[in-house]
Amino acid sequence: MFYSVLVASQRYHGKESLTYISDKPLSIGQLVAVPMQRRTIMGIVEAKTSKPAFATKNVEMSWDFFVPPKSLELLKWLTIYYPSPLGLITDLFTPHLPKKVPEIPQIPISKAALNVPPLSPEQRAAIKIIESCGQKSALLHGDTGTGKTRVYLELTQKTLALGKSVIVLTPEIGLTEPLVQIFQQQFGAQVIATHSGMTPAQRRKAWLTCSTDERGLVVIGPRSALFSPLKQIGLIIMDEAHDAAYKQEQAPYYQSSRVAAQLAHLHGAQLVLGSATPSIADYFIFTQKKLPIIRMVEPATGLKQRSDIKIVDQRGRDQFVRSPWLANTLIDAIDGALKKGEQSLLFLNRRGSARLVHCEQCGWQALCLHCDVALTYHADQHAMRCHSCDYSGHVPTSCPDCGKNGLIFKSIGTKALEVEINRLFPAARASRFDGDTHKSVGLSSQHAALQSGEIDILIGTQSIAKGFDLPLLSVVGIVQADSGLQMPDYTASERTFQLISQVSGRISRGHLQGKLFVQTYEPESQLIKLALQKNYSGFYEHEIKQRQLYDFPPAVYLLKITCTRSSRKSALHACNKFTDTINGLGLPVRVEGPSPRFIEKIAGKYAWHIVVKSKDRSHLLQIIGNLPGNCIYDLDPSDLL
DNA sequence: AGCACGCCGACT
DNA sequence: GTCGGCGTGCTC
Repeated sequence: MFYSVLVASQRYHGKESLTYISDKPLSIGQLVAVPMQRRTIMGIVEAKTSKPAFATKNVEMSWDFFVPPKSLELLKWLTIYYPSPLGLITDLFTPHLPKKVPEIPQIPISKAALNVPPLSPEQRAAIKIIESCGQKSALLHGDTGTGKTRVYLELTQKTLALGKSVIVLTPEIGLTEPLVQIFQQQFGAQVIATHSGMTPAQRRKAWLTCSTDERGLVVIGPRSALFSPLKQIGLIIMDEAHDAAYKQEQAPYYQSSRVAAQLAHLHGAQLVLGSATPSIADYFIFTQKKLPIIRMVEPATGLKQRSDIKIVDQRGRDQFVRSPWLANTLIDAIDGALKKGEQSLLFLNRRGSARLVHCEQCGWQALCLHCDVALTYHADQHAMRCHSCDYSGHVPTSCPDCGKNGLIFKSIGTKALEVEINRLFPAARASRFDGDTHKSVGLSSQHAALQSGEIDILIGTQSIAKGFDLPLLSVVGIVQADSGLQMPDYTASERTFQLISQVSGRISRGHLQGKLFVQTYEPESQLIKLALQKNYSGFYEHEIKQRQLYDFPPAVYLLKITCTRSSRKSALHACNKFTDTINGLGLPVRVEGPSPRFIEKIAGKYAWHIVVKSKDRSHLLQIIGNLPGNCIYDLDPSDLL
């Protein structure tokens, strides 16, 4: 008997499923092991077929485990919506190849321990709206501390009662564990985690638990949790739905919210996006489609923390006598916290450590005339350049705004800041906490040290802005609040707004009366003010106009095509060839670039890209269909860096 | 992806 | 001449 099999392999870049022969009858969705290019890989039976013209290899093994029909439908949808090599898409849906036949895990029947706080009126109202809109998606726009998690628990409870499963998405692994614990307290062993930090055996066990379950489960994890083999899903929750980590940055480049929406649609399930600062694109879609946007502003605990916010003007250099990076008042506050045994947190935008052109005296920054995006500094040519449209210009000798000679080309990084802290506070226990340390070192050990107060001063990027509670926290400093704004990308404002909102939320959720210091070269910046006032709609109204004016999403769809070659010349040449191909199709699209990638040279290779803009996403799909197989493209990219 | 094959420019 | 970058096609 012949079967077409979807092969799960990073190595298989074909577009079609492959045909194998089997002496045992197989069913659609069944997991099999098949040989390909002298390896054994995992596959999913797609269909029974007739004998092909070419020679076929044997199915080596089959298991009585199945990818459910709805997941197969999602797989098919992905191949069309986010065209990518079939092997990579299939790989999302399959467990790793086991060495021996795995046992079916038994889930103990567990009773729910209902020791949650009562619902606040606002939470109750939110649940009522979400329930009343049936299968429509809902956007839960709730400020930090308003108890969105409590709403998730309630909705989960009701879904489980119907015998259906729930998927709870978190942006990253580090945020998965705390949420798993909260849900396990409530729903016991019905709650399972799945993420790439688990061992292959653990992940396989989670997969099998999902695929054999009949009663309904709660699966919690990052974006990959969407591909759990659950037969019947009633609810999908996306926590911190605005987070950039929901975009997969390797092939297949998918946006989790789109996949989640499609999965919910296939199951007739409901999708709930939760965020204090919804993404511009999500907010736009919900407004357009008239879907419910539920606002929550009341602190769930009833305690209103007054936070003390100080904006420090970084242009006033007399404020920076003791350190070029930390204001005198901030240093005093950290010192005060140290003496009381309280913690301080210094927040730095990693993405801001770029080479950009700005004036230390007045805060002026070089922006592209066409894209309104920050220009980057190229030392080799002493030129400033736009990474979006490749405009390039001479660096002025003095600031065009204030006329002084204060132009600088970079900002501080976390390492340098740690050195600075050790110099200023030699007796304090300082610790750096950024994306990298966080992944390699076990998060929990650092976590424990933080919460027990073994660390006095915490220095970090994005990752410390979200999640866990710090009971001893009393001082928060944003070292350069506008640094994210300087990123040469159209999402710079949005990400900065989210970050400042998050960091300031950090202090207001604290247990101590906290002080927040916001250092910036642009103390007048409307965006920083809006973020500190939690004025989301003010920000949204402004930003959506900008996007429409400069032709960025959600006003248009984007396709980013990257060419990586061993010389700048050949990378540019390849880009130009693609531009010609695209223009030759005669579609109503705009091709921008070629321009160098933000980090142009990586591992000795030069990367350039072109960006295609269109009002119609199908035009971009058509372009992808006409591109040669060997180029890298990202449809709906989350940035243009 | 990796590996085959074939093409074309740039060096001893 | 031929060496190597790179485009193209293939994987059952």
